[in-house]
Amino acid sequence: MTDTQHKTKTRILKAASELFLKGGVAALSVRAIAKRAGMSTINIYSHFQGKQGILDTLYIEGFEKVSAAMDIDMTRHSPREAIVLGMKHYLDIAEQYNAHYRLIFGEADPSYTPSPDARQAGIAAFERLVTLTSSFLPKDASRTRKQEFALTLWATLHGFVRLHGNAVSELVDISNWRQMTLEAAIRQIDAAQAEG
Amino acid sequence: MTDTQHKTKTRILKAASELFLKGGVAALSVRAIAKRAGMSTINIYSHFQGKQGILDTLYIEGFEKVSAAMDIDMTRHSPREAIVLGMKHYLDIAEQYNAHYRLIFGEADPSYTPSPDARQAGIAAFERLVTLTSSFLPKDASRTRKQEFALTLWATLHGFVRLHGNAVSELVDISNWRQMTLEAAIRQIDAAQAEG
DNA sequence: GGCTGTATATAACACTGTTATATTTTGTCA
DNA sequence: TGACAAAATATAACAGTGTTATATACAGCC
Repeated sequence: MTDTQHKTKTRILKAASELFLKGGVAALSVRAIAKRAGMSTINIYSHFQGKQGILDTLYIEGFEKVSAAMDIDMTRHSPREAIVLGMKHYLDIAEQYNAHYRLIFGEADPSYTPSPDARQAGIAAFERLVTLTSSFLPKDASRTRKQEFALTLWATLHGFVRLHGNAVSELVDISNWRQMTLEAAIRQIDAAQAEG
Repeated sequence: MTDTQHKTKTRILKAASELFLKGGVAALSVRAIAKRAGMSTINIYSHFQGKQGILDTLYIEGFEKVSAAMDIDMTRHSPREAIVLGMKHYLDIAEQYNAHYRLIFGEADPSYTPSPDARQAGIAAFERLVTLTSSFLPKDASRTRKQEFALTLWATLHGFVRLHGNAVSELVDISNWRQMTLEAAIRQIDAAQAEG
């Protein structure tokens, strides 16, 4: 890729990100992106693979942020502390990058399907979570057990994050959603500990 | 509403439901609905409020199915058994009416926002869940406590349902997703019981 | 039978994603 | 340095979308 090609890609991605962070997927038309990037729509197709390529790039970005949330210094924290810290980072990401978060959980164009590369990013984020959480389990825990544990924590966190975006959260006088989320996840950790 | 008006509404809704159950929101264009109903698109606007009205109707249907899942005969089951049965029904609904389920959790047109009536249906479903689950708590449990408990169970179930639709579920060799989901929710019930 | 109101059909609008065609720019070679 | 080819980019057009303006058909009432 030449330097000018790289420059054009960067301009397009910058324009797409700005529109996306401000207005979510609804703000992401190829005409709006091209206009903001100061070029014509054909560039979205020659530098990315059209709308699909833009969404894939943002989807991967979303999962990269989720993966980064799991990067905890294990030398400075106990396994349990590391997991709790990772979960706090996850909730931070879900809030600060809500547009990305909604995209990775399917709240985008109904015709969008993540590409193999994009799906791989999701798998990598999950593997990262398995690594973080399995340090808490017994050394001889099976691969399946580790994956189930990681899944349980992720499901718990995501469930609360998503319901927070629902009408239900207005009805419920819960002023500390974040604490409730972490407590529910910690109950799963405690249950795993009690189990051996 | 006259009888012929009612007939036209029914034809439109039947056509929309058939397309929706088969192809989800992506299959729901006003032209496709009108064609399948054997009429022109203007009827979508005069009998419903256009695309918004169609999505609102299906959204409400989705939450009505979720509410129906919580209808458990409390005279034939202990509180705990009733909750577990309600959760099983919920997972059934999520699977059998996946298109409705995705719609109520935002996986639709990015420009769609549920109307006040539609949001009310979500609130009613949640109230139904609070009623079901609060029978398990101590009689003097606060309103907030009851809502938190109901939310915890719902978040746990939804988290697993949503992650099952992700690439992660292909990576993870989990042949019994449903059991894992129920066990995670039961841990939350057990923790509530242990707490008093 | 005529008139009014309602229901429905048709045509048109503006926006969308995408591509065919045209134009401009860049790089290479003699 | 000019010519040529390739690449990059711009423009125009296509088909589909949601929505509405206008036209037509139908129903009800006097």
